[in-house]
Amino acid sequence: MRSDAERNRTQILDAARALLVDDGELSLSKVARAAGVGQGTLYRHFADREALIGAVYTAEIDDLALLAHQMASGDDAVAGLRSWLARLADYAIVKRGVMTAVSTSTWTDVSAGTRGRLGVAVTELLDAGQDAGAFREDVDARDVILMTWFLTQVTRDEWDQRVPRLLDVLVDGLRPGS
Amino acid sequence: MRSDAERNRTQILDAARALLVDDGELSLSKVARAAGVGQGTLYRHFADREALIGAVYTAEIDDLALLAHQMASGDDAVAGLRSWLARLADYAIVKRGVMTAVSTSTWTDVSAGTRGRLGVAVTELLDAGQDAGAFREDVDARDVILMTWFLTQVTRDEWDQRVPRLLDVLVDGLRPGS
DNA sequence: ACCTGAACACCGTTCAAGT
DNA sequence: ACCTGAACACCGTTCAAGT
Repeated sequence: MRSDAERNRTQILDAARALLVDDGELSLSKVARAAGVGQGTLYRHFADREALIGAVYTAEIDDLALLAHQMASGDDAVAGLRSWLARLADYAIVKRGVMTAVSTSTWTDVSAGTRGRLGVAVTELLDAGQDAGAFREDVDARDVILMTWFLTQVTRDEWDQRVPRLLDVLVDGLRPGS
Repeated sequence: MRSDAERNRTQILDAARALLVDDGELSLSKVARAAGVGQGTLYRHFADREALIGAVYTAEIDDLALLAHQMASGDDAVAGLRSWLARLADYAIVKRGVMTAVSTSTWTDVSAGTRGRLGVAVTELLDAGQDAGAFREDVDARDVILMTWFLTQVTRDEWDQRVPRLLDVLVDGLRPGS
């Protein structure tokens, strides 16, 4: 990688991160402009918007994967999943767009059923709970992530009042039988 | 309402409906073009995209509100909500964009807590269940709708395999105590 | 009253030409 | 090998001018 390419890449990522934080939207033109880079350069580094968002949130994805992995070896899978979801929610409120990255890193190719880094870690966490009889046997990692998609619709002012309750509803729903 | 205005309105709605069904997206320019109408005319009839989507799905919203009302007077609130959610899901897979209309018709103004037609009906259904001790006391209509947002992320090929299970997870999660 | 369509300020994406 | 920026085909929104 040439040094100018390296520099451009990080400038693009910084610009994208900044725009995501305070705009919530991600105009690729704006990113290129803010990064001081030609339009084509952006496309050379990132195939599409999803790839860019994914790259912006690598650190967060790694955090979440590590945490899921740790929770999988704890003795209370339900509490583990609940904590993990709380962390996910923390990211979701601050880092807008992170759900896209989380989603693709869980199930990279839906039709093929291909799991990404995060998918493997969440599966681990879920499996641990299922072995202990704490979760229904028929749910998978993508189910869990799908059910967290409501986070993208919750507004800031109702967040504290709603999100903890809804995460409880979700975790309760994942429990077996009844 | 002048007769040409009336005709334009229905042509816009027809065009929008058609585009939503087979594109899934709703370009306002395309709508105007397909309706054979000037750009300004579209804006005269519908303030913004949300208003247009809402108008397209009035019939569906009415159906859902009526059904919720009927279910509210049934004797099994849990089964009632489950059926209602199944109907919602049916709309969500065919009529893309309907979740937007459902959402705004449930909670028209989040910060003010203003409920729309559908909000009233779903509240009724929820209240009936809460009185019977079938649902947690602390959830409201917006909670339920928020939790159904995952429907917008499910692809067609995984739909049958995933959605029924996820609706069960949701309904289970809404039950009290545990 | 209502409609039209040009005008404005934006997009995403591509690709020849440059270094 | 990588970058630039013009070019293309689109957007959403507004508003003078028309009927």
